[in-house]
Amino acid sequence: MTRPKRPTVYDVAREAGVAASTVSRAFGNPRRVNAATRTHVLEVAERMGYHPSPLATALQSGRTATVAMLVPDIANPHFFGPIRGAERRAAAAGITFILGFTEESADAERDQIARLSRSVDGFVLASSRLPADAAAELAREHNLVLVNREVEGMPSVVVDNASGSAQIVDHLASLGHRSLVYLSGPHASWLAGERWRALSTGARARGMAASRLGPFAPQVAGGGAAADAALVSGATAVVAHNDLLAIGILRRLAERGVRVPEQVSVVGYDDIFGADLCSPALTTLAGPQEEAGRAAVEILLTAGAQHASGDGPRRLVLPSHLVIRESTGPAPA
Amino acid sequence: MTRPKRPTVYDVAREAGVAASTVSRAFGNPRRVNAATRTHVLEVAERMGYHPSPLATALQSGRTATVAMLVPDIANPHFFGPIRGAERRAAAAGITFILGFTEESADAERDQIARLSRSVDGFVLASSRLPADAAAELAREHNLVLVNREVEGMPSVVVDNASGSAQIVDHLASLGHRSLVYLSGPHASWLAGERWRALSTGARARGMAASRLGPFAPQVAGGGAAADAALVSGATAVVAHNDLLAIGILRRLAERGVRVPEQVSVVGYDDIFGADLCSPALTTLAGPQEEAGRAAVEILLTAGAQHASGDGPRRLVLPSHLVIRESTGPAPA
DNA sequence: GTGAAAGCGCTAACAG
DNA sequence: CTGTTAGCGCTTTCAC
Repeated sequence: MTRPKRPTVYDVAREAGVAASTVSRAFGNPRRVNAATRTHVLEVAERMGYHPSPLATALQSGRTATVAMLVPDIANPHFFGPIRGAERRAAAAGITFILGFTEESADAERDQIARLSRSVDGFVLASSRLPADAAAELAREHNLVLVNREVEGMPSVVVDNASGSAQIVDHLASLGHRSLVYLSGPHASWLAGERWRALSTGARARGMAASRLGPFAPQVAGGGAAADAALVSGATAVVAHNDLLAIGILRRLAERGVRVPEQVSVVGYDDIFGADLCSPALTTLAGPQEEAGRAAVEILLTAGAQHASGDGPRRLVLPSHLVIRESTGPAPA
Repeated sequence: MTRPKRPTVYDVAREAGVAASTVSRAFGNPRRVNAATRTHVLEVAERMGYHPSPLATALQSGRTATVAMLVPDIANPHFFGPIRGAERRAAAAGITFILGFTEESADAERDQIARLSRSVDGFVLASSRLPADAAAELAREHNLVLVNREVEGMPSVVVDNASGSAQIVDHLASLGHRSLVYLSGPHASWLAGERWRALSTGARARGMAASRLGPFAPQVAGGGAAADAALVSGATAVVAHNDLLAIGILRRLAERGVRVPEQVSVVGYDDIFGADLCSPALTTLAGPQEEAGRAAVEILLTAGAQHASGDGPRRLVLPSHLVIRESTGPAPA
């Protein structure tokens, strides 16, 4: 591997018979250069194989043309959508995309932000585990956009959990269920709180009993304990914090000889890859997760304009819809 | 969001009563500074909240402390392992991790490499779609390490497909199958070639008939056409290019009322998330994918030492093993 | 519209 | 072991 010496603005300037600053403008400020000059400079640059150094540009201008996305755990297929959407949007804008995993830890999140802050223009925080005050604090010094998390004063894009949870309750009620139990995710999870709130509100409105158990690890492995606890509760419908947990519950139920949906109905959140593979196929709340990642980067890229407009931070709520498969059915008589 | 002015080497130098270069050394070349001086400088820096600018360091030194990983498609859970392993290894070394998706296109791969080459110290190419000569060509100017791909003269780490494919043939033979069909992945896929070679060699050694069909899209959606083609072939065992395709095949077979494994046995590759969820659960070749990603970054980070040692590029082959689930059974009588 | 000059924050010789 | 001196490649005033 040998790195050939690359041409600089000066090389191009000399060759094109202009000043280095003109070359710079030709690339970065097209309108501040005579069109003809610009074309000529670009031709020469092309011929010489010149490409601006992102590093030097960033050092001088302060703009890095890079965004970072921080995700709790890549092993959860749920994050595919947001990651992919964010990467695509960044790539489309010629923006470099940095990905970091935080292992479900708020500290790791903080560390990564600190470490990367000089190298990026902003961060997309997916399902951030940061406490609201810590997030708001960080938002003062960094450009942050939240995905599937909301914090007062910060821009965010979420898939609608309130309406989604209401859809779940409606579905269950229409099947004759009189009680449900929510098997909750981590305490630090904002989503868990949101979901429970909407679920219990909706249940009350329909005269259903609702209880919350947990926290459980939001992974397939967490399903054992969750299923056992759910059975004890006596509820005929269980709503799991996410599909991973729901799949784990399905397994445990099968092991214990409990039939789904005849004896118990099971619902998940996210509609991850695999939700329609398991048996019975999982009823779950789906949403435009890829779009959420895309929109987050979009907001990041237009952050300057937003601030200027004085509208306050943007908050996007994307519509969700319940996908009904085989894991939900009429309440047992 | 406001970026407070950050202290520079000069600020720290003044405060600590040393030269800027000493501050620089205290951080970058610990051994070239008196231990006491270093401690003092570090203390002052700490107190002032100084952190070196990665950009400036990179611009001056040429070392970016960043690696990029390029992956064909994030929608394929197979890549979770390598991505996660690579990210973790990078994070452990304090290296920034850039992730890019290439949408299964060799051109996109080339473009990304060109675009990022100034910003990173090297690339990990997962299941690269580049033709061997193009890859070798690029390797002359860039620091590249391949994952699940081998090219003469380039460092690589692969999960053992030869032995793995032999394990598959053995398993099938032991169940009494006399014929198998390989449902191949994309023509540009090196793995597809490797797998077919090993499969056909193994089959010949055992007196089994083996044929290859395809290419098929290595996704669940590709399973329809693949299953139909397999059925026509008359083989009692089908080996799919990867688990995604295998899962698609399982579905199509179920739709057509073909019982697995009673009438046909199905085997996949990769043991992705979901392989044990589907029904019947999939028999598939598993390997330490996360370790592969980890090792690739490891090689990248020690590339300098490797070159110096004159051993030639490192080639790691990680052991694979067949996970037998429910999709394979005795050949029909 | 274009050029000259002054750095962005850091490291790498080269002296001492 | 430490200080001095030049830049890395680019953008950005400020003149013209």
